[in-house]
Amino acid sequence: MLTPSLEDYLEEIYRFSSQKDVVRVTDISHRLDVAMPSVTKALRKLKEQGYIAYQRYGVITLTEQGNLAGTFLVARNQIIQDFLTCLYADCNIPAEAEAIEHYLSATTIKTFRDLVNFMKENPDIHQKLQEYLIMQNKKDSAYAKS
Amino acid sequence: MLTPSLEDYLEEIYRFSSQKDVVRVTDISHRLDVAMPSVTKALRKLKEQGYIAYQRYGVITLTEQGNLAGTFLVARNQIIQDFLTCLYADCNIPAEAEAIEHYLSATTIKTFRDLVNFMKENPDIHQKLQEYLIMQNKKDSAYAKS
DNA sequence: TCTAGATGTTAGTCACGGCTAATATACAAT
DNA sequence: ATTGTATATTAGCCGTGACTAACATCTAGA
Repeated sequence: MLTPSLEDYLEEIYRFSSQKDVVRVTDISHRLDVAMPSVTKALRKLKEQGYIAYQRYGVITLTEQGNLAGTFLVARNQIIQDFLTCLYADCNIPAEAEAIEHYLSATTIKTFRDLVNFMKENPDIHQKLQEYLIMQNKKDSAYAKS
Repeated sequence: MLTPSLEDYLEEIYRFSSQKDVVRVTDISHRLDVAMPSVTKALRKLKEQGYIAYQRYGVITLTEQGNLAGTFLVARNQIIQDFLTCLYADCNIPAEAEAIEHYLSATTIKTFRDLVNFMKENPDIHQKLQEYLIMQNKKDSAYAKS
């Protein structure tokens, strides 16, 4: 099983694979804000575990296993971002999603997805919730100032 | 600032402090399912950072800072548990809360709290959501079987 | 009060996941 | 073809946070 850190690497490799024809170590390094040697180390581990194929100075390719896992990781991330958006979470949503995605169980992710769908199917309720949350946020910031 | 691991230790120390007159290393070790030396190490760090007072083989006492932090940690954990309960998350709720509590931003926690309150104030909506989620869970398990 | 068993600590190891400095390779431009 | 620059890797370090084995201390029972 992948560690949280390796999930991050694989997720970004998957994203780059979908967008560009060549995935570069520097790209990943910039995206994840780590030094290049950290990327190289991660690549070695992902290769050992069968998620990618690559050789020294060579191109990075996802295996079938890597593609499957990447698809899952990106989908999971999207569900969390949708969920936070749906709740009008007043935070950096992509950053928050990245931070928590590794720690949520599959059933909780499913619950998040279902909540989002529920709100889509019931825009009146969603609207009411939005009003409630905004009102609470105002209260909170009023207390914070006092 | 405390690491996730140290937050776990402090949270449990705080819980034991509220319930028993003496907090034991073995208690913490059992509760967090770690070996005793791990506890000792954590205690040293918590002491260095001013959260607890203790000496070799002595009693563990929370400082004022430790008490404040403990109160916060337990409250945060409770909010997450309430949130998951409110969404009928089909998982081990205490375990799930422990897993994610360290990674959620303050604003997201606040959003969770507000959602729970919203559902309390709107039991009809909560009821409707429950029905929806249960229906989805049935669908999912049906697909899983096929 | 002596001692056995429970409790706690120290010492030393390991994997993870960062980092820097030094080195190797690739590639484009002359 | 050579070389300079960008890119990538290796080597080695560090802190965290687990572990086991060995040792220290405490405490209750005889």
